[in-house]
Amino acid sequence: MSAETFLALKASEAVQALYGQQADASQIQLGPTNKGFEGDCTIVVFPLLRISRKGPEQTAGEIGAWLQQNCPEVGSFNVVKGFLNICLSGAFWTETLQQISADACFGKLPSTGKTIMVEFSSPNTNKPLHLGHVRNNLLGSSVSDILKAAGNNVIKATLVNDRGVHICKSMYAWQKRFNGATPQSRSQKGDHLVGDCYVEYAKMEKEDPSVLDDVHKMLVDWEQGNPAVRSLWQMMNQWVFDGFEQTYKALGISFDKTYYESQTYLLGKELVQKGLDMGVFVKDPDGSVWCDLTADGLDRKLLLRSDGTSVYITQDIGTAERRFSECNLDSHIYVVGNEQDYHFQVLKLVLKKLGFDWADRIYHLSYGMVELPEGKMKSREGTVVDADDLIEKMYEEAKATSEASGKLDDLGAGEKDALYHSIGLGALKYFILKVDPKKTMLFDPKESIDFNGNTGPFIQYTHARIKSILRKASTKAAIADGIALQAKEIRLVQLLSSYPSKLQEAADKFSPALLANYSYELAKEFNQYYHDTPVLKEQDPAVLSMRLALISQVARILEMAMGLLGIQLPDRM
RNA sequence: GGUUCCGUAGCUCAGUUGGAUAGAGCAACAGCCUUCUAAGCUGUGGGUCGCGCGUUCGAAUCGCGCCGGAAUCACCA
Repeated sequence: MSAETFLALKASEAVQALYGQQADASQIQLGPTNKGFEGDCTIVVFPLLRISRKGPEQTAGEIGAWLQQNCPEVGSFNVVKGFLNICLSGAFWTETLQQISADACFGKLPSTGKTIMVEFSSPNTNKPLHLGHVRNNLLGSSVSDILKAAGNNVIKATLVNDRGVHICKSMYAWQKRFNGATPQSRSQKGDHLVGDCYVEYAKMEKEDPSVLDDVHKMLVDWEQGNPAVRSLWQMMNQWVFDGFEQTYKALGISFDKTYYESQTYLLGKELVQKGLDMGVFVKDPDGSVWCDLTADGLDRKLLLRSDGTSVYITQDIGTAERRFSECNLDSHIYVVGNEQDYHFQVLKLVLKKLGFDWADRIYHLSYGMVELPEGKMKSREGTVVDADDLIEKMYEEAKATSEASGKLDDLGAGEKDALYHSIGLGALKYFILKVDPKKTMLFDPKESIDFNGNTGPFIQYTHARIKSILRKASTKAAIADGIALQAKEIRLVQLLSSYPSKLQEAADKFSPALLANYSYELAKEFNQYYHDTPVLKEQDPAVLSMRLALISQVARILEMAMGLLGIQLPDRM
């Protein structure tokens, strides 16, 4: 149990005993004590004044005295205005560390029994992945892992946008201008080749806008199953899939289920018909079907075109229904950029109008765009940061830094390679995930690649330092009863004990950033401790054992928290 | 124009359901490696928390109004 939880309970008892009235949880405000004040935890007593009917100092003093008298865990206390600062006893912290150490499941929350689908990535197959997709992938993957650690059954899903006019554009350009080029013939990743086709098409259309008519004809041919168009489509899509596969592998991303839009784009039509029958949708004279959302403060939304074909949202209605019924979902999270906020608002309302009780259990994890110093990334203007290039660049940077340090010269080539990869990727993943998902973030290619300060490699390095000590130690880690902890050690234990509640919060808010910042705080705290407390030099064997146990727990929690961000912590670097 | 989101140090970002003196990193400057890994540690400077009003014991946090920025409002996806 964390110190906060423990004291909240005890404070509640104190209020009951002293003032004869129950204080509910919201009235017990607890937090770590601010810098400059003595104490491990602080209880803010202002909300309790209504119950005590006394001044803040007096109330705080009374509660403090009661706690000290009735709880052996409370060592001492002091009162500053309405703030009751409490120092817990040494034994409390020793026991807390013992419990964490002994609990093999520490950091994993009990099962909720719920099944959650997380859809993310969902790329178009006409161009390679860029930095924006990287944020999406990392968020989706990390949120999935966090929800899993928080006791949920998680299904990672992606919906590949493999059909439509965009891929036809790439196909058209390939036919006209690429002379049968293949990824093999050009020694190029397939997604990059298809991306080049797409760029080439943009030029063609600029030269002669009438090519768009040919592209539309191609799309119609595709829909009608024209064998030549279909086989070209299949070939080029496969190139892209192979390319994506490599990028996903490099990023450490995988999916439990892959849906293809070419197989789902007809879904949802029956549901639209059902809505018409129910009278919640309307059909216009030209045959198009609409949902009127003006009463909800939105516009009218088209659900079926006048020619009876479906639009983007039609299939989302269909796939959502299918997923909830087939996978027995408790909730469904869509990791999609905030440019689609409106779309998901509409989707939810439409599903509600259709009477689905699970409509309230779909959640749009709306994340902000990644911008460059010159503004938004635009494929047409060539201002995108390519995912593969970026991963490569991070690797090179990690290699250069590692080689300059010369600490790893005894490692084999394969080991070094894997290490550079995990450091480079650690830097990239941390850089992206440490930012609150919903905020727009800036990526400056010149300055964002940094391995010092609040970065992934900083935390990886901290972990490597701990492992190095543990390798050299000849004593066994153990925590003797009654052994005293220093102030900095107490602070570390306090941070460790708060990990489960951090994880819970990250799961509730779908925010890997909370775990990133937690990890940084813990690593920073450890580095300060490391700097002025030599572990291996300790003469007292009991203290030495305790310190080894403490730092191995720090390493363990860092590894867990960073693992949920998809970041590996090497033993050496 | 309507709706939604955002505005914290020169830059990138934290800041708990409202709490004490608003914090980190980068960049700048000054220190610390015969001592467990210097990808580290310590120190200095840097702020009208966009502006104003309100709510209250107390506001970066909540409400209203402005200013500035972004997204969106397609028979595109």
